Amino acid sequence: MPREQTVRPSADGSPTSGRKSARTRERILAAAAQVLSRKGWAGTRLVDVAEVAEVQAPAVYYYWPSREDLLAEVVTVGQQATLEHVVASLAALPEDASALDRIDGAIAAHLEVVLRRSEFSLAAIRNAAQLPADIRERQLVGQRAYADVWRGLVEDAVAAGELTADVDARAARMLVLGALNWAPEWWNPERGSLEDVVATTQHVVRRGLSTRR
Amino acid sequence: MPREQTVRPSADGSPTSGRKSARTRERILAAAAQVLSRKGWAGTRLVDVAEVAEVQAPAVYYYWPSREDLLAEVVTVGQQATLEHVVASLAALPEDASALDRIDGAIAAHLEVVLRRSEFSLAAIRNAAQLPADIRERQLVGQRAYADVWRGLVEDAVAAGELTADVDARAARMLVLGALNWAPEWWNPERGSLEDVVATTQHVVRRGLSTRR
DNA sequence: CGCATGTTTGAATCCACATTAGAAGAACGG
DNA sequence: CCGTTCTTCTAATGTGGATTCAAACATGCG
Repeated sequence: MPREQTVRPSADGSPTSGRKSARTRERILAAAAQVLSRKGWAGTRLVDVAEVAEVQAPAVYYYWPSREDLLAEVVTVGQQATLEHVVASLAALPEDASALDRIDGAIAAHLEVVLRRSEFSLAAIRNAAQLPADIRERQLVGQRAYADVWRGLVEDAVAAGELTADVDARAARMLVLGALNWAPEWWNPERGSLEDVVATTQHVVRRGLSTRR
Repeated sequence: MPREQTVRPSADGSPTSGRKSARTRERILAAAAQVLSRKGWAGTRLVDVAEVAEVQAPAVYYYWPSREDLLAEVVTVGQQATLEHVVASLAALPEDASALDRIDGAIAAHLEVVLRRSEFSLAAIRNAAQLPADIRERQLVGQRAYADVWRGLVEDAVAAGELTADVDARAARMLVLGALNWAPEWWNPERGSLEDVVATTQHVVRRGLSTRR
């Protein structure tokens, strides 16, 4: 078993920091995220993960007790990555940002994480519906936490009168999140810059939800 | 092997029409759609499908040469169901419907098919990214055909000046489709009527894309 | 009724994985 | 350098699940 040791959370998360063992672990985890996001929960074979991680399949068991634990961690990390990046981005906004500006910020952050930063997040999103019951339950907790962030954003905007109150807030929120979560299915870095997608999305959402033109 | 016979396409698709053998086939196919939409491509076991269809697993092989063929058919049917329902709904609109009205119609039709009418369509949507390469290729053809319908809708609306030309049409289109395709992940008949979701979606999209208020 | 063809099944086969076990390789402190 | 501990591998093991097969069951037609 890997020695329990305080691994400095390596701000960049790059697989070149920390001791070798920790790096292998990261490599496997990242490989699992990649495969999971493409092949789905049941379709993710340890052999494939291992191949991507440049390791033999049994190496996985040095770090995780089972395949399921590995995949579950991918999902957890994916959820946290999204939540944390969005929250951090919001925190970085100027104090006087309007409620709509904050929504713009959240849109940008969500798209960044899902499209560029993290296959983990993509793996978590795409597989939510396919998780085994017990894992799904834990997943729902994280999902609710994230939903709360957005609920707050929307409520604030409504309260500030910046956002139309004449549509069901939950539905509107989910429509937006749907548009965001679906982006990985069609966006391709070759066809257009991430910045453009972000701008378009902000534009459309703003018009779709805001009170003024 | 099942006798090749002209099966009247049973307008309603209910499993109570046609000869018994054909009904069994339908039952298995529908069961496969249900399981596929929940468990993903690799997670769909014939035993589960068979159980839902109230049949033993080997019965599948009387109708399809392999599990893969069965699942592939589910995807094809799902795509066609969506395309056909949307096209039919558009055709049913009054001649003088505006371009934006037609988009409203397409939104309603797409949501209906995905949320109520067909687990097939849901199975096709959720698994697109997980299909084995060869099947995925065929799938892309159908997907393109459907995308063309929407491209047409959007182009018409832009041409008619009813839709803002200041955003990337492709991105806008995909954002909308994303919002629609994501609906099954959160919509629950208990929490609100389908009609409400449709109305909200139409409202938000209209505002998000149209030129006038 | 009774055969012929269509349909479904239970039991057997077979293979692709996850997982285990034990040995071989690194790294590292003395 | 040398032993000890950490890390990874190769070679089994075991199981789940797709597929095959031949027998049982239905159905319809003479």
